[in-house]
Amino acid sequence: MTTRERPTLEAVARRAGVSRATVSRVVNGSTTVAATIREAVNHAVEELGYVPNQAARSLVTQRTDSIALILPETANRVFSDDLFFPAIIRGVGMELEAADKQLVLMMTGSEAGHHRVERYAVAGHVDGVMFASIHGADPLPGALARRGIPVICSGRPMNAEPPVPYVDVDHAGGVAAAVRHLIGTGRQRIATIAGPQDMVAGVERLAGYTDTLRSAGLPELVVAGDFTRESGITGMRTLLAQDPALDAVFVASDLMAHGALLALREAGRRVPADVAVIGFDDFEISRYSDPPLTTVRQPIGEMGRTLARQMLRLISGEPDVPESIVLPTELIVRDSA
Amino acid sequence: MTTRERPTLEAVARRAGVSRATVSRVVNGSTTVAATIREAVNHAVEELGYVPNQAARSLVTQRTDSIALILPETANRVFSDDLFFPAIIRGVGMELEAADKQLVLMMTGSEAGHHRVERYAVAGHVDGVMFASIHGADPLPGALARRGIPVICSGRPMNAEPPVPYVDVDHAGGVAAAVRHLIGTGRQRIATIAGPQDMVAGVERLAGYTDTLRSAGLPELVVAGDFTRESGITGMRTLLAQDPALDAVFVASDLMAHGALLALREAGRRVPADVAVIGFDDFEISRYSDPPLTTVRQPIGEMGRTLARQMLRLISGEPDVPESIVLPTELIVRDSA
DNA sequence: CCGCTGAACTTAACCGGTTCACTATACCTA
DNA sequence: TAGGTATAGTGAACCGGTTAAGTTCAGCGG
Repeated sequence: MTTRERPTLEAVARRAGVSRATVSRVVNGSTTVAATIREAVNHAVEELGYVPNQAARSLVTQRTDSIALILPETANRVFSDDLFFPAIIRGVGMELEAADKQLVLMMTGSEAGHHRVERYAVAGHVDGVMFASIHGADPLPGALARRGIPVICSGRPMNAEPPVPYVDVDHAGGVAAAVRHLIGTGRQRIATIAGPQDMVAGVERLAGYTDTLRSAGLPELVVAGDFTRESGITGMRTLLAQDPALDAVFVASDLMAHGALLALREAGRRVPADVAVIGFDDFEISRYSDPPLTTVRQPIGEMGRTLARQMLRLISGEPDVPESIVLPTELIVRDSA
Repeated sequence: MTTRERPTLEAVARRAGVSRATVSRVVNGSTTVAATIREAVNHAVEELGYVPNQAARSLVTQRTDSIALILPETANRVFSDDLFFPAIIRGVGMELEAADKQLVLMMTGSEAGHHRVERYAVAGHVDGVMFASIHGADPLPGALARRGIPVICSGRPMNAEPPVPYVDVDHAGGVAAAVRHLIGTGRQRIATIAGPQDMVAGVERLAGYTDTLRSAGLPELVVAGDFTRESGITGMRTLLAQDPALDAVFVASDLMAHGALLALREAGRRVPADVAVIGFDDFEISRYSDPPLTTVRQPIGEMGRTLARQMLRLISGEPDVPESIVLPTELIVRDSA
């Protein structure tokens, strides 16, 4: 173990023949330092390979320049097959990197995960906490906000004690466009495979479906899924059993839609001739499914970026941070509908 | 902003009528504290909602209890479509969570990413650094190791100045099993779509293919890909152009294999009747491809867990940490070969 | 020529914990 | 009962930075 002694401010100061304070000011880019001295200090820093100790700095500045992103326990399941979280992470990561902040990823595992996250944040290890996809009425965002920690959610929290700012996409609008597209192409018996109803995304996509069909005076047929491919397969089978004559289905996630396509093929239905299918997400895989999937694109990466930008604003104490942002969705028409 | 004042050790000490030192010992679970006092202190901690300041603690303990996982710049591309990194992250996350360590995710973006990571680690923000998938002769692991920072790589680094410990899978062995399976089922003209040759995974999988074919006295046909689905499509087209009579192909990643299946269908070839296909990874999607993909399973999650476990050992200063671990791969036979 | 102003730097007080050296109290033995 | 020894708790130094307050000194107007 090459435990090289890390040089301290003190060492640099001695080397450069000045005081700690001066070195500190040079390192932090202060203006009130004579050019010659600044030169000497920088030289000493270079020679010794000095890097400021983050803990010491944080202790006095009360900032850590790192920000947490919380993935709910379901992320474990979802991670194995879903591209939502990776895309969020990527978007957040890019934005934070540009701002020279560090991303700290936390998963609220089964156990005392919630408590751990709270302790961690309260311990001042991060300057703020972002939530990627809230499950039901998670009390954590509210709890942290109450502690005075900047918090922002991706996906509207179902009910937060002190309302926390969030970034979300226009679920209902996207779904409405999708269902109207189905109606516009002559479909009459439009079913849906809904997402989990303890998540706002699940609730709102279902609401978009219900509202649009209702105002068109068409019958509704709903089965519940959990966003996984497997639940898409079983959901589609159930729907076909309940209404063998259905001619379209809106599926609340691309993964479930992929499952639905498999179930439809298994049942001998042609897509889109017999049954039209529209998904939601626009994952890469949907471009390559058979047939290529018509779907509602939600800008996940942009969501991540926005999430991070909002957080940066909150942290910098900007006054007029909008308390919520809703990004648009877009219907991507391919071959399945 | 509810910037609630966070209570300090001092506050708790006053409340409990003892000294800071005593509170510190109670909080850290020392044995030499009388039960009654411990009780009183815990009560005060509870009442005030005290959580130790991490920066202050780190400053003196020289530990942060968090560990970095570095995703190379390619992760950006890969993230959009690949499940390798998510699976690694998940495995690492679970193991670290169990050890009560925090996972800090860093992406070495295009720009000065490398330098940033180095600064970050040297600044003592993390106790160790794990690399998820090394690209070529990345100098960073070696540089950090030289600084005395615990480092471990997933995937054998191609050449690290001070050799750094790593965790990898038995690429060559898995590929050999796959190719032998093809040979054993009577295939004679076995091509391959290789991975990028600046990654050990790409190199070793190709070596496994070459060695096995050579010792069987069969002809080789190689085309290069970059692990993406798109490169699988174009790779397969190229192979078919070069040898229309080929009867099998080993594809160095599942995503590329998926692309290959699409290209084969496009060319009117039946799988496996005309051409047998074997992939590498065993992503979830391969169970649902058409036909379901025979592939070499690499235990990605286990790799992440092992990576984390090794790191924890390094950090704890355990003496006999094996400098490298190679996990087994396994041929999963489905319908495509 | 003197006092004033401001620039440039130093001194020293913190930030909030941990831990070593030390003291005080209780217990035990001779 | 005195002296020795655990045992429990206190005081203070220290970790490595930042920054407010203080010092020094050159320049300048009156």
